[in-house]
Amino acid sequence: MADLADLAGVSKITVSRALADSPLVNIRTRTRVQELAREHGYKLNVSARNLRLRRSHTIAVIVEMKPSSDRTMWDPYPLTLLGGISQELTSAGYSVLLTTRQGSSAAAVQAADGVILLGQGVRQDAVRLYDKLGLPMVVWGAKSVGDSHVVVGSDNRHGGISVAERFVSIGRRHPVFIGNPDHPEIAERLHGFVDELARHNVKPLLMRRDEFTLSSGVDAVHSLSRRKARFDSIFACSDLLAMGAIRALVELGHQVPSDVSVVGYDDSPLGASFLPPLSSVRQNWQEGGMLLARKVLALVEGQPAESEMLPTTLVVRAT
Amino acid sequence: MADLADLAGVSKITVSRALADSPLVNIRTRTRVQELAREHGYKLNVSARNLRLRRSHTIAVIVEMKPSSDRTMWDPYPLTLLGGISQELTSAGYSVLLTTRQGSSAAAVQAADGVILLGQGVRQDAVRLYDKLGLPMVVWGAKSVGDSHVVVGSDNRHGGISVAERFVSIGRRHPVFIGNPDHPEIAERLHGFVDELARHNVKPLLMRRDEFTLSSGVDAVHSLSRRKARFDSIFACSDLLAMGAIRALVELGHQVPSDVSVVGYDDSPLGASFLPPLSSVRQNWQEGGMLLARKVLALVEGQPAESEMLPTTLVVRAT
DNA sequence: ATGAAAGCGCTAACAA
DNA sequence: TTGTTAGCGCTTTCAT
Repeated sequence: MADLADLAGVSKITVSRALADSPLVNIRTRTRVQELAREHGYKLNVSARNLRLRRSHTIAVIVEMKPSSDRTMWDPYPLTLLGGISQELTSAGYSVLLTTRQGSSAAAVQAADGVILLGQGVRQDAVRLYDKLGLPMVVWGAKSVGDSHVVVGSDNRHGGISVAERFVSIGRRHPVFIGNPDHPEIAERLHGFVDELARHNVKPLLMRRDEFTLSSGVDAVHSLSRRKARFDSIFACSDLLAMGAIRALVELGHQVPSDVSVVGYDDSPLGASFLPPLSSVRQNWQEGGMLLARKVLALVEGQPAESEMLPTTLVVRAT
Repeated sequence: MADLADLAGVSKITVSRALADSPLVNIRTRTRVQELAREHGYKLNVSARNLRLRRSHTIAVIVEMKPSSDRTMWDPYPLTLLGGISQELTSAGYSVLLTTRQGSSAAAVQAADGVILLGQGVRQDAVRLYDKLGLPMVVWGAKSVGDSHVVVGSDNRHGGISVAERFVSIGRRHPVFIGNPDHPEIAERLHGFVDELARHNVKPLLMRRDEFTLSSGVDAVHSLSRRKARFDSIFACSDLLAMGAIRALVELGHQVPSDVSVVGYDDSPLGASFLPPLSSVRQNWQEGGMLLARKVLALVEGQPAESEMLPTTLVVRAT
């Protein structure tokens, strides 16, 4: 910058101001300096600026990457979240520092202006851990009572309700829920489902399955059949589970959807091109990511931010 | 740090050294300072350190995120790459700055010590663009002749060869290749496939399909059938394509694998739990990510680094 | 409209 | 083994 100042015959500070497009600087000097900078390939030293401004213009995104075969954030659809976050932060002039939970103790995370915590697992411990950083933080997941953090998530409860409504409206009386309610988000879906059904005096069967895989869905249905359970509809907590369930149903000679209706979750492209095309609850991950980003930025700038749930929609296809 | 120095009754530099665990500092002073730092919640100012050291300890990972429905890096499997990169960089004390191609002009990217370019598309333009940053750079993809960059990728050519070998060994004489050879990586697979088949006087049919989707696979087979092409084996460039092809084959009354053998690519969990379980070429993304990371770090430290191709394995299942 | 001085928090080089 | 000095490259405050 000093060199540039010499070249332009002005002082360092004028260069600084010119590059920041400050109206304090005469328009002609400004453009001249900017051109000079371009010509000479001048690169602003970000560290120096950050030191001076005491701001890193960086948001740390912490991904809970469990080693288990549980649904992790490296799964396909949640990653659209990252896309949304990245898009929004970038266009606001912030960068995304990506970390896993393991590496998050690194110095660079403390340097961030804010934190976005992405994790669907048992959340409270992670939240407490990062709270200690004392940075503005926004969490993706389900809002639990007495939790003072800003949480963004999709309206899982409403997702469950909408499936219950659908089942009731097509005359189903013996629904099954497949999933792992240890995840707060899944628990919400279950609660919505159960509560809405209860209003119609229907009580669903809970098939607890920890993994979100195809074979887990197959297994759940086999298990239902083995114990001769009576059921006419299945709400599975992921499209993969739902597809597994359908496969098992077909193997066992059931018709989908005439004998048994099946609804999945996530509305993945895969489910949509499944045979038969899967009915599923859609959540808008991209939008969720953008919202997360906007909320941290608000907090970073000292503005208030509220928790917010994104709407979910039941997409009815052939199952 | 100055405060800490006062507290400990030493100078700033001693604190600096103590926190860096320098053997120059007496072990007792060292531990005392470290404890004081912990107690008082001292946080190193990363920007200041970066400014002083002229190093950001950050590697920018640039993801080519095309708006098209082409295979993008936000697809499930390539993301395991990110996992590998992140793991390796983190444990080396580096952070990952995640950017998409759009946002990559941001100041923060220039501040990185090195760049990892992740993109499967038409690569040369992207490479040229980031070359201008003058930073150590490593590219994921296929090595093309006359390209002086460090490229890490999986041995796509060998992947193609191994499928050809398999087809020949089980007596197939009329193979089909489904995929988009505009991607350098796919082109490599095709070349390996064609060359190896040629050694056995077999010439495959190329079914060019731009999208890597299930329906694209369905469509390719329908098209083959419509034009009454003769074929007894299919090498599809992704598991999704392969699954679509199988679905279409079954619909058309063909038996898999007795009438037609099908091999996919990526060995995705989904393919493995497909019915019938899909044969597929496995590439080790995780390992690839780690390798990419190690190569940039080498370059950053001024050591030489060579391009490297990771081995691929044909996993034979039921198709 | 421009500039001079000061300092953000850290560490490398050179003393002591 | 510890400390002093200097300076990384930038921007804010206060002149001019």
